[in-house]
Amino acid sequence: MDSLIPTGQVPDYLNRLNPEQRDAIETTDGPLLVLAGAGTGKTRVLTTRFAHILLSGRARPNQILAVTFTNKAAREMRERVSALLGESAEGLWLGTFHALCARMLRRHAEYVELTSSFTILDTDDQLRLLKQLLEPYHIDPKRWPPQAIMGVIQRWKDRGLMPDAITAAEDTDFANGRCTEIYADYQQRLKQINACDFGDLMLHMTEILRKHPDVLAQYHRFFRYILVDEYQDTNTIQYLWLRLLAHRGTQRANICCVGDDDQSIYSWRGAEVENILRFERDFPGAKVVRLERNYRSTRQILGAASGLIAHNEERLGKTLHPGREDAEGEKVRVISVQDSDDEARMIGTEIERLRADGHPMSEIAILVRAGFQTRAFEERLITLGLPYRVVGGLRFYERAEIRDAIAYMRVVSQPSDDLAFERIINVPRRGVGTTGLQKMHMHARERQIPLTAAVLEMLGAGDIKGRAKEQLAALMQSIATTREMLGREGHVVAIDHLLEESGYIDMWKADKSPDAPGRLENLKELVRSLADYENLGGFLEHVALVMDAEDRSGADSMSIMTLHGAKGLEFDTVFLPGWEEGVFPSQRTLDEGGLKGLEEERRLAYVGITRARKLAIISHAANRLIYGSWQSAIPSRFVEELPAEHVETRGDTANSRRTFLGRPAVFGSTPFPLVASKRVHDVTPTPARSGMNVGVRVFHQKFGYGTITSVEGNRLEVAFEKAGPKRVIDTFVEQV
DNA sequence: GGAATGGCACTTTTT
DNA sequence: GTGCCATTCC
Repeated sequence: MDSLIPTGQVPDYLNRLNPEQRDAIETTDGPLLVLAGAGTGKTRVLTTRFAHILLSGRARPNQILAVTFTNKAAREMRERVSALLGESAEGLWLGTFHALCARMLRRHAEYVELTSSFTILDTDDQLRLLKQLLEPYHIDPKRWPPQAIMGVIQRWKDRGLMPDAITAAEDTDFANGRCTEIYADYQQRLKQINACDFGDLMLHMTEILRKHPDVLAQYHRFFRYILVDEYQDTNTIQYLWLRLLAHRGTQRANICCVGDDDQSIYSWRGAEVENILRFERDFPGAKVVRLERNYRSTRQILGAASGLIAHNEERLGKTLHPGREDAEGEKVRVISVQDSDDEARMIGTEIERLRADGHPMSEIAILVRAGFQTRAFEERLITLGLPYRVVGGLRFYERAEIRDAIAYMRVVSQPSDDLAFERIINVPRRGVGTTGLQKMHMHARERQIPLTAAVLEMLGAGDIKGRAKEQLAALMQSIATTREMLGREGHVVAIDHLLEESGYIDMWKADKSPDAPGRLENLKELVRSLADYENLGGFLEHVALVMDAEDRSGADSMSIMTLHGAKGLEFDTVFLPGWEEGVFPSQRTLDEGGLKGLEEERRLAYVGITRARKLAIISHAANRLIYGSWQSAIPSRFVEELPAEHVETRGDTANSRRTFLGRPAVFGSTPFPLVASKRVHDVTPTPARSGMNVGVRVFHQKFGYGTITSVEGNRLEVAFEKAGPKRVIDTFVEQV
């Protein structure tokens, strides 16, 4: 393992870095935390560090463990590492937490009573399994939705807690304190069907490393260096897993974690910001490198974002400086509009203008807080004929036909996969209903065999009658034939045969609905993609772990996505609509998460602004159509927190935060506690505008003409001729 | 066993 | 306003 770098020479890839980045890369040994602000070259540091460790002869490719959160990040890192090394980066221990754990767990599955061919369940399967098992509990699904119970279990798994570790105090809120029992049952069922959910991949593997020192020692010998991306997003179990692997007896832990506490936006799914805040205590002697030179955004954007995030208390502290001298840029625009339609219109117009000025559409994004907000913009962009795509909608592997087809494959590959079998047993219709299925379940339980075996036995004994008899026999036959074909003719041919023979393809061919042809097309694509894998097992592993199919719409279109979805991306121009109290920050987060929730929302706002390279346009509307009814809204507190010197305000000045503060909250039941203590008191109630009296005829931009029926300060109730009775703010109507 | 109707609830999302 | 569920009816 000699160094490939000539002595006394600084390799080219290091010369292209700034001093902090270089420090982060050349500090190869010992624990290192790289606090990388938005746009400071985080990925570059990670990938260069990876290459540097190899090229300087410190480790061989398979002695580095590199962990990411998303497949996308893993893919990107793999590509960039192989570009730096000038060779393909195959066979590396580089992947997502879950993919790496799955790979390890397949080797040691027997320690947790699984076989190495265990199935990885998706969210759908998990929920179905839980629902089945919930039946005897007689828990009212309205009061305790299975999803919520699943959530409780998942959070426990995120924290590394097995059923026996759950204390009574921990389990009181949900389902009358029976969640522990349910959790234990659920784990039992998973074992029976030889399956893991995503949480189990981490949980089981950590358990094995903890209980089997020989296994742990083996990985310690193996992994000399550990690299972790997005460390602020790790949950407790991921942290425990990393710590086990990193602490190699008396040797110093060569672990390098890269992250940004200001971009921690996933606490609601178990991420613990504390992990990054605690790093120096967890890994004594740790060095911390701050990357604060931002090469992405203008000085104005950085100023606005920094000013906003400074309102958070719990931070490691870090300030972004512009990395380029020339990057003054335009101030962040804050635009107030009357209502959500105006907002969509305004953004549409701005985008048309940008397009006319020759800006590429792919460099424009609209970033929203929640999925439901995308529709208004889609409609507007369709009207204007502007190309767009909604990122993060239904993904390929989430479509019903794809899941069905995969379920067929799973049954072939794993006869004990009851969940998959259940999904397909009556798709297409084979005359099996709830009662029939129940009988099969009973039989399977009595004989302690999988569902497929139970069906075979019942068919043999003549226990299945009517239409179902022949149809099920045919299904079992196609499955058996497919298994034979796998070895002989390869998995592509075999699966193609299965989908035809089982009647699944015919089902869609017979379907008259307009989306049926598209579904058939998707199925063809799926079968085609099988060829990319060596065998069926490899393919199934891929779909279980890599649920993101790559988006290959190459058209020059703009993006609409959630703020969460935009993390890690950048655009020249970013629109940030819906900055209103209740929407953003989300009322629910405030209700549930209090100050911590608010800080996370603020980080989300920070993530949003820092996505912009050249221009960020924030907007808020006074009236918003939510679930079919109009609600008035006050501008987000984040608007006010933006430092004035980096902001340019446009639009209706009456529609400022000040105008609204005397009024009660419109979202949820809780008033805004933080606002109340700080700011509400110094605002006098807005007096009514003169001339706004009952009986006066007025015009409203959105609702048209109407007559005032009541006046309360600046709030009017108006009977509109077309839109009916509405409550409006007086500044939004004109006397006619 | 399967379609039709009514009620409710409605962030964020990866693996 | 919409979509998902559960119940009901054929």
